[in-house]
Amino acid sequence: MNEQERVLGYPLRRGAPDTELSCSRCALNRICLPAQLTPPEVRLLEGAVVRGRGLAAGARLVHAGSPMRALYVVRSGSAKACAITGNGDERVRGFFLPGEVVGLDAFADGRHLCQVVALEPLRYCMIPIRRLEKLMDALPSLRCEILRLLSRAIEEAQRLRLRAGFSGARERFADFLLDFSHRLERRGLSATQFRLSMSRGDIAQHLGLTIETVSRILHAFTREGWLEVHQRHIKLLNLQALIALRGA
Amino acid sequence: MNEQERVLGYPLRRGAPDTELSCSRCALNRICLPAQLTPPEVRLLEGAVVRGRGLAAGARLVHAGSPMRALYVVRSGSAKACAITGNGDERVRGFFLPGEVVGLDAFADGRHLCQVVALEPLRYCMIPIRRLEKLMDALPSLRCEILRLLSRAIEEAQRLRLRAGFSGARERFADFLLDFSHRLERRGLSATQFRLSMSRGDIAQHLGLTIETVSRILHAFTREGWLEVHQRHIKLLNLQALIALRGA
DNA sequence: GCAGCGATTTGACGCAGATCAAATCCGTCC
DNA sequence: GGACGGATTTGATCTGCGTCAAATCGCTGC
Repeated sequence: MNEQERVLGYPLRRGAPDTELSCSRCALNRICLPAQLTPPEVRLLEGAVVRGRGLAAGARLVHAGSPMRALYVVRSGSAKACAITGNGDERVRGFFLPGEVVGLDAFADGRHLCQVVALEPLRYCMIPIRRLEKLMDALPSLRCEILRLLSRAIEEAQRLRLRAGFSGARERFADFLLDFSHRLERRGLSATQFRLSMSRGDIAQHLGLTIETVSRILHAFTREGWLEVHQRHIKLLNLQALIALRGA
Repeated sequence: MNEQERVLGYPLRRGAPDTELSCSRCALNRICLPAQLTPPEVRLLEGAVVRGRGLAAGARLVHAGSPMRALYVVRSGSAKACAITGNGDERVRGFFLPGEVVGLDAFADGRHLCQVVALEPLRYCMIPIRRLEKLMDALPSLRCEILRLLSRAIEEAQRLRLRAGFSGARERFADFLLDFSHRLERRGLSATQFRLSMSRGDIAQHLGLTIETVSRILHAFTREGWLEVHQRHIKLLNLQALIALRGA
C-alpha cells in the first residue's frame, strides 16, 4: 500500500483530485461538521469552506496567540494542540484526527491560545470566521451543531481532568489507547491495529506522565499479552483487559 | 452583619424585593450574561429570564442525567458540579459563584451529565432553553456571548487538566486559592479574606488530592506565614508567595 | 452542660511514579 | 557503510502523596 495514500491509514480515493471540495462527497461527512445538516444546508456550508494548503509534518496550522480567522477541520493526517508555558516549553492539550474541528477554544477572546502542529503531512479545510457567523445566522441547525461541538469539548476536557486527578498511570494509558482506538474506528479504520502518529514524549505530556513511565507501561502491557508494539505501531490483543483497567 | 444578607459575602440590597427581576438593575450585570449586550438587548433577555425558587444548602439545582430545560445563573450563594461515577461516588468538577452560568455542558446531548448541588442557601435565575434559542436567533450578540462562555469553559477545563497532570499538590492548592480569590474580587469582594463555602473533601476531590493532603498543605502554608485559617475562613497574607508557587 | 457524630487534623508507613543515568535503537546524512 | 543525533528503553534510587489509624475539633440536639 502506497504510504502517500494512507496517511494515518485514511484512504484517499484514487483519481479524486485534491482540489475537489465538496462536503457532500467527502468521505468524512458523517464525522465532520455537516453530520447533522440537511443536503441543502450542506450546500450552503460548502460555499463557505476553503481548502487549505497541505502542511508538512512539524508545520503549524495555527500559531499561539494569533487572531482567530477560521475554524479548521482536519482532512487527512493528524495534529497536536499545545499550550506554551511561561518558560517556553509546551504542554500537549490534545490530538486531532481527520474530521475533527480545530480552533473552538478561540471563541473566548478571538485568539488562539494553543498552537496546533501537524504530526504528519496534513491536509485541512477551513471556514473563515466571518462566513461562519453569517451561516450561523442563516442556519439554526449549524448554530446548534457548533454549540454541541463546544459543549462536547468541555465534557471531554473535564473527563480528562478527572482522569488525570484520580487514576494511576496504567489507567490513564489504557484510557488513551481505547480513546484513540475508538476514534479510529469511527473513521472506518481498524480499532485494534494502528500507528501512533505522536512521539512517546507527546503521549507522556498529554497524560501528565514522563516518557519513561509511558515506555515502561507499554512494556508491561506487552508482557501481559494485552498488546504488541513495534516502534509506533500498536496492535491491541486484549481490549477487554484495557476496558476493565480503565473502569467502565 | 446579618448573615441572611451576606451569603458568600454577597450584599443583597435592603428593600430590593426578592421578586424583582431586572437584569439591568441586578448588581451582577457586569459579570453575568448581559455583560456584552446593549440596553435594548438586555430588555429582551429580561423577558426570557425566570426567577428560580431559593434552594437550601445540599439541595440539587440540576440532577445528573436530567434533560436540559434551561441555563441557570447563580444569583447568590454557591454550588458545586459533580460527576457521578459508575460506583456511585461523586467527583467534584467545579464550583459556581454568583453571576456564573450553570449548565453549559448539557448542549452536547441535551442532558445534564453532572448534578449541581447548592453549597449554601442558593438563589438563581434561569433562561428556559427554548426561549434562549429564540433569543439567539434574534440577537447575534447573545449568540456570540454564549459561544464565548462555552469557549472559556473549554479553556478553563484544559487549564485545570494540565495543572492536575503537571503540578504537585502545593501548586494546585495555591492555584485554587488564587482562582477563588480572583473570582471573588471580580464580584467586588475581598480578594484576601473569604469563607470557603465547600468542605475540605470537596476541595480535595476538585484538585485530585486527598482530604489529608489538603489539610496538611493548609497547615504548611500557615506555618510559612502565607495565610491564616479558621475553619472555613481564609485570610491570605502573602499573595506573592502563592503566585510564585503557582507559576506565572 | 453534655453526649454524639461528622469534619478535620495529625502521625506513621508504603508505594507509584519522578528523577537521574546509561545503554540501545533507528533514521539520516555524508 | 559508518558516524552522528534524537528517540526510546532499561535500571537504580528518591520522594511526594496516598493509605491507614487515631486523636481532636466543633456543631447539634437533648
